[in-house]
Order: sequence, then C-alpha cells, then structure tokens
Amino acid sequence: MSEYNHKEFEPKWQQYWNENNLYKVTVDPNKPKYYVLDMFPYPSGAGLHVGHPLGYIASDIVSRYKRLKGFNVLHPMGFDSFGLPAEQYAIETGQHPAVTTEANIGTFKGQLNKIGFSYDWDREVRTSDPSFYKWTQWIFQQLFQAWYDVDADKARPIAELIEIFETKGSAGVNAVCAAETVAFTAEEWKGFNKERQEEILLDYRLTYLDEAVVNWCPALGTVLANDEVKDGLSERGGHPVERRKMKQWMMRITAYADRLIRNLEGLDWSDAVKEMQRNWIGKSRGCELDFQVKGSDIKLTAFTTRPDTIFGVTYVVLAPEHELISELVTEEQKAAVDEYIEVAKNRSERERQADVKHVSGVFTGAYVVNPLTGEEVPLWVADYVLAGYGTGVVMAVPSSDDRDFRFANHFDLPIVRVIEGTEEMEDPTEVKKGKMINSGFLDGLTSDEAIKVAIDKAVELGVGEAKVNYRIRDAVFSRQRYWGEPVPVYYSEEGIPHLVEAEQMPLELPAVDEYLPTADGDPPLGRATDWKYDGKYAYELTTMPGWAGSSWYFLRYMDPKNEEAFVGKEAVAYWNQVDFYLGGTEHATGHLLYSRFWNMFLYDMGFIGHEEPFKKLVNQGMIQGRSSLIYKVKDTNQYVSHGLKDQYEVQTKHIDIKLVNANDELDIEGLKAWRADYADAEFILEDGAYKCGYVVEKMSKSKYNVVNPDEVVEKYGADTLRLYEMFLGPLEQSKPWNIQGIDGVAKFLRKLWKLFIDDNGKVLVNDKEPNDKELKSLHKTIKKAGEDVENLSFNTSVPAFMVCVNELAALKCSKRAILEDLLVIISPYAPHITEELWHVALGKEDSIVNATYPTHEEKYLVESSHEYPVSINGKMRTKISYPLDMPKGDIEVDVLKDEVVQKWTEGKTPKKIIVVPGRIINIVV
RNA sequence: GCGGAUGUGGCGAAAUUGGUAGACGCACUAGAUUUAGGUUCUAGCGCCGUGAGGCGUGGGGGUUCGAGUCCCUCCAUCCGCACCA
Repeated sequence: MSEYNHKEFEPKWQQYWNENNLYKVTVDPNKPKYYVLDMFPYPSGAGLHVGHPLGYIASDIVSRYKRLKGFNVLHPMGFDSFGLPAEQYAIETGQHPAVTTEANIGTFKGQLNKIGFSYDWDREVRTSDPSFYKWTQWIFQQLFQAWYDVDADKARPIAELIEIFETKGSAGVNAVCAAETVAFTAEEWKGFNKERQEEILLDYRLTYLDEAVVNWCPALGTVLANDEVKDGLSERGGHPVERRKMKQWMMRITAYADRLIRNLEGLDWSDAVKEMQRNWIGKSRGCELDFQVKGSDIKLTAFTTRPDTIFGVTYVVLAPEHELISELVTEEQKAAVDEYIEVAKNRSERERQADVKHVSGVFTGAYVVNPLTGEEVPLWVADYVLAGYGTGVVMAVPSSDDRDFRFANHFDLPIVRVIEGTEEMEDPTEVKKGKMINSGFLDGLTSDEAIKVAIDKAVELGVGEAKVNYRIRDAVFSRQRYWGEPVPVYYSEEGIPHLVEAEQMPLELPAVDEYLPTADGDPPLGRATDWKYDGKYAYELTTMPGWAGSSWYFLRYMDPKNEEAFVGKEAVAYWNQVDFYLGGTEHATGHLLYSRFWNMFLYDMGFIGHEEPFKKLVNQGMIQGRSSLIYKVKDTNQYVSHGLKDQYEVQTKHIDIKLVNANDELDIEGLKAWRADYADAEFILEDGAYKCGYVVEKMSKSKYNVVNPDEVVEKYGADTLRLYEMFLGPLEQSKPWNIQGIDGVAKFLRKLWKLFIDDNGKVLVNDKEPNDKELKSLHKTIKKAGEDVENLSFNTSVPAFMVCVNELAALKCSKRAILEDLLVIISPYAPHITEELWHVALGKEDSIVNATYPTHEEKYLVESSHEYPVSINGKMRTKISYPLDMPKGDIEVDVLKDEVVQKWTEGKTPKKIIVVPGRIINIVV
C-alpha cells in the first residue's frame, strides 16, 4: 500500500490487540498501579452517538499514556444494565428485559471496539448479571447488619449493638437512628420478645423498613429518589410525581452526611461538583427551641439558625402536614384550618414549587409561649413551611427573614426590629446581621455573639439545645419494578424481615408472565407463583433502585470473577482508589454521593482499605447535536426557506440531518421519500434552493440530530475520530458536533504517514543521525504532549503533533531515531496508524502498546543565543539577538546603539532599562 | 434569590511566573500542479489606514515599564439548587 488507508489496518490491529491479550492486566506489586475509570453506560437501544466516546477517548489516552510510562493500568468497561427502558419495552412486547439488554450490550461493544479502546474486557461487569448482583445483595445485607455509632463516627456490626443493649440498655449508645426510638434498660431489653427486639433494631440498622413519604410516579408505577425527580416530574419520561406514604426499604445515608461533606476537602474534584454535593447535603448549624402551647401540654419544637433574633419572633408557623394541628386548633378556627390543609394537600408538588411567591396561611386560634422571652405569640399554619425539613415548625422573625416579612405584611402581623440600623428601613430584612436591639439580655451583642448566648440560655432553661440540621434525607431504596436486583429478604409469619441465607444467594429474579403490577397492586414480582423462601415464607417484592449496582461496580472490576467475596483483599489493597474517574456532571448528586456512602461503609466494616472511592474526578462536557429545521406555513402544505420564513406564519419542524448538506441546503427529494407527510409537500425556495435553519441542542433520536460514531469511523477511521474529538476543544466544555474541521485532522494523519512511506509504498525510514533542529522539534513535542496528558489538555496536544510533523516534513526528516519516539507519543491518541507504522515502517516485532514513553531532554531545547524582543515604554518595537551568557550590563549598553532603538528613544538617555533574562528588554524613556 | 462557570477573529480555539495576543485547524482569497472531480503545494487572512502608524481579548476603572492574565465594578450567557427557617 502506498497511501494512508485506515480501512486496511484498523480492524487488523484491533484483532491483534485482542488475540494477544495486550490489555489484560493482573495485580503486579512490582509496578506502580493506576486506575482509570469511565462512568459505565446504560446500554440503551439507540446505541452510541458521537458524544459518548468523548470521555472514553480521553480516558483511553490517559491509560495508554500511563502504560507507556510504566504503570500497571486498570482500565475496564462494563454496563449498568438494570433500568427502566428495557422494562418498558418488556411491558409493551412481552420480551424478557434480559434479552433486550443482551442485544443492546452487543451493539455497544461492537461500536466501542471499532474505536480502538484499550479495555480489559475480561473484567467486564454487568449489574444485571446474577454473579454481579449476588454481591450487590450481599452489600445490602451488610448494611442491614450494621448501625452507626456517632461517638466512634463509623458503622459497626449490629451484634455489637445487641451486646450493648444487653449490658447497658439504650442509654449505652449514641447512634444514628429513627427519631421515635424508645428508651429501655438492659433488663427491659432482655424482657422484650423477639419481635419487639427486632422492631427496635430496625430503627438502628443502616438499611431499614419505614413508612415514608415518597415520590410516587403513577405513570411509571414506582417510587423515585429525590434526585430522580426534577420540577415535580420524573427525570426519565417526564411524568408527574406525587407524594404518598408507603412502606419502603430505606438507606440511612444521613448517618454519613457530615463525613460526606468533610471528606470533600481532600478530593481532587471540581469546585462545582463539590459545591453541588454540599448544597444537596445542606448542613446548617443552629438550635432547637421548645414553644409551649398555651392551655395545653403540647410542646412544639422549632429549628432555627438564628436564635439571636428570638426577641423578633411575632408568630410561629406549622407545616400543613404537621400531625398535631388537629389537637391544637380552636373550635372557631377549625373549619378554616381544615379547609386550608385540604387545599394544600391537593396541590401537587409541582404546583407548590411553581408558586413560591404566593403567600397563604391560616391562624389556628392557638397561642404559644416564646421560651426565652415568655411572650405569647399566635400560631399559624402555612405551606411555606416544609414538613420534611427541620421539625416542620418555624419561629417567624419578620424583621430578618424575607418570607416571614412577606407573610407578616400580608396578614398584618407585628414586626419587631432587633438589629441596629433597621429601625427606619422599609424592608428590615436587607440587613441580616449587626448589633442586637430590643432584645433584652441580648442587647448590645453582635448577632454571632448573641447566637451563642441565646443557645446557652436555652440549654440553661431546659427549653432547647444546639442542633445541626441536614437537608438530605434517607434514601428510598425500594422500587415497585421488575428489572432490578431483588431485595434479599423474606418475611416470617409475624411480618418480621429476615435476610436470605448465604447459601441461597444470589436471590435471582423469578420468571413472571407479565411485567406489570398484580391485580391487588403488588409489584411485578408478586406475579411469581411458587416463589417462596423455604417453600413457605414470602419474599420482599420490591427491587433495588438503579443506583444500587453502580454504587460499587468500580470495586468489582478489581476482581470480577471472585466467587468468594465481592472483591479479594489482595486485589483491593493493590488497586485501591480510582485514580482518575471521568463522566458526566449529571451524576453529581446521585451516583457520586451513593458511591461515596457505600464505599465509606465498606471501609468502616473493614472490607476495603480506602474511605473515598474516587481520588480525581473530571466531568467531560456534552457533545450537542446540530438539528436541522424546516418551516411549515400554517394551514398549508408549503414549506418556506429559512431566509424567507419571517414573511409567513410558520411552524418549525425537525428533520433528519442526513437530508441536509454542509451549506444547510435541503435534499427535497430525500425529504419527500423520508416521511409520508412530506410526500406532497411544496417548497418556497430562495436562490434556487431550500435553506434549512438549525439549532444546537441535546443529541436525541426525536430531534433526528444523532451522529453515529460508526459512520465517522467508516469514512475517516477510528484514529481520525479520536484525534478530532480531542481537537474539538477543552474536555470539560460542552460543544456542538461539527464535522467541518475533521479534514484538517485527517490531513495530519496522511502527512504523518508520508514521513514513513512515500507515494510508491517505499519505506523512507533511515538510520542517519538526527540534527539539532530535528531533535529540538521532537523534544519540545515530547515535553508538551507529556504535560498535556497530566493537565488533561488533549486539545492542545493535537496541534503540537501537527506542528512537529510539519516541521519534520519541511526538513525531509525520516530518521529512525526521531520517528520512533514520535510514534510512541502519538500512539495514545491514534493507536492504529502508529501500530501499523511501528511494524511496517520501523520493522518492530512487539506491539507499540508495550513501548516506553520517551523523556524529553532539556539540552535539545535550550538555545545557544536568544532573540530578545525590545520594548520601549511597554510597546514592542524590535528584536535583538544575543549570546545567552552575555552580561546584563553589556546588553544594556549595546541595545542603545541599535538603530531602531535610537529612533524611538530619540537619542535621549533612558530612565530605566529592564532586562528579564531569556525574555525581554524594556526601555523606559 | 444563592452557588458554580464562561466571555479572545467569520468559526472551533491557543497563550508557564504579568513579557511579541490570535499558535493549530476550519472557512475564505490569490497563485501553482494535476485532474473528469477530489487531492496536493505556495502565499495571504483581527480591525482602520495607500502608507508610516493607530486601535484591539464583554463594558468601565485601577496597579505596573508592561495586563487576555492581578485588583475593584458593572453587563451578558450557560449550568446547578431554590419557600431549607
């Protein structure tokens, strides 16, 4: 062959790498390890689009580079293969989701392999495979068998809790547990029957059953986690979500809330993601205060971050869901309150969120006593107070809180100003902190001092205590779905949950006739007849959420075939943390939080040796699609060209981007053939053609803007695709897919090829000694390429390669000593062409994958003389060349003799001459 | 409202510690070669100006001999969270 032709060798080398197991890795204590991980994909039916490989290419470059640098690199791939779309498809067609999933994975792997990734496919994991989910179920059981010891700040086995109960009773522990736990002595504990003991333990376990208010999505027939709900709609499908109380398995992530925040500090993640996690966990410090209801023995506990403003409290508000309302409300107000609660209940979450500005509420008729001032204030109910945050009770301070201020104005409640300087202000909430006034024993203190004093006072009076509050709530772990991991639990006759015994694991998904709920509303697993533990006990019928498997898959890659443990001790000790994790930012508060939680738990229990799973995290940007649009004239069958559309009333329609050429001109015949609705369409042209409009948006099937990487590989080759996706711009930035620049990259590969082999197929490589120019060109590129991988600036390495190849071509350099190193540094980006040239032109036997990355040598980069730019009063005017060792003083004298310098200084003696060695001379006149 | 990020030619974008802004690629223009066409090669390509020169990194101000880079301030766009007490 004479010309660069990717089709002739790309499949050949892919097969060669595969057959020779070149990417297989094993634990090797003699080598430093490096773990490069991509967020594994959900294998959707649509296959890959060009956006998927962006991150995969970047991580592949990193792993190939690290390998060449002598690291033992773990770079696996797998599939997050439980999920809703396969199940929806199963409901429609009756086909088992496993079949669909298997087919989709086949498509994905086929596409991935065409791009030349260096995955060790022997380590592939699939979350829906029983050999994998056996261990997901095992981790669930470990969580069930554990509780959180606040004093030790870690999880401990439940057996140790029982031991404490038996010796010291409930007073012996400081644990994270359900709010409504009861106190008991050791004797009392021993006196409880088995059911009672189990009931109590359930309040302490890290996974537990609870009657919880959940996000119920009727259209999907399942509950959703908070991060799966956006604006009151389900993230997948966009169906309405409502609040409902249901018995659910829960994960006590709140036990880890503080550690999840604290540990962020030490992680090499972007500030944006860290901040998102902090906000999601939502830690706030403050205190709880008890407000005694007048004429009743009920106490209402309010949470506040601003106890300093206690003298500004002019009313107290309850959330409409608060369970004590009916006991508090007076006869006269009962009707009004009931009506208000009824309306609030019927408003969907979505309506409530959409309508934040609207003020509403109702007086209960009751009064409560301010615990620090003794003052009586009215008690209201309003839906701006959330039942799920804090205690569902708010002490309102209209003079320092915006919502309280609005509310007080609306209902004509008093406003007491407690911060100096706000007395005359129309809106006193504009000043949040300052010196306290009108505040009794707090007068004269600053807000921060007053917070401490007020809390101390509350503690002293026994009416409150300091308290840290979190926004995050325990995660709902049950899904009323088929295609997920069965929860490995059965129920005894008394209804007590028990773990399925180890010998019975994995608890595999049973066959069902249909993937829909049963007639009595049980989840699909309820359709499995004869599916009973030990032939008689009912299994748990819900399955685990999508995030279960993905919360630990990165550990399984280390030891994917282990049948004795979820991961072997030796493997996890060696591979340890993921060194480099790459994926989309959409998982910032879901997957990345749950994974950290499980990893931390497994660390607490001594199963693994590292607390945090992902040392460095990078979020690649999205590759957006460029959709093509046509314009239908309203109520006609005519379509008007983009430039003329403003003269008509038009509807915009998406059409397949394949029907449009590079100049946005429409293939009219193609469109007519594409869809029946367009068969008789008429077109209003401009300049003899129909011009389409375009819009940049997310790539999706429904917008007909998906670009399949297979097409690009077919036309340009995998190497060109890889280089081009990197060349497109910074990794972390989103950018539209645009094929226009790809020719430049393809041209670069042809030029590279021509350094080795001429048009007649003759190998040009020779053994001549390289000269300084050639060595300089090579070594600056080695330096740049190495730094770029470390900084993940792949987009600037590609130009550096181009420049180097251009320079070598200009020098007609085909010297082995230069080209060998050049191939190695390009090989992580373009593995196929470099492998081909490595063998064919350089005559190597072994794969380039096993080569050693060259180190650059400074001696080739330093100059013997330096060209100093000369600036006069800060403006560049000329350049002067000097030997490197010329003394500074001599340069200063010499530079003044220069003709150009004399012109600009007009012969005057300069005030100052600044010489920055190796850089610049600046003359100040 | 709170938090995070970004703003540089016609376009994608480069620019160690402040030191010749626009590397590299696309598009465009002119020329050469070859051709049926693509390809390849050479030169030009921020704006104004014939020129010398002047002006230019979202706007305004500051520090400095010198600012895309540092400081203050305003504006625009994108993303995340949002009645969180």
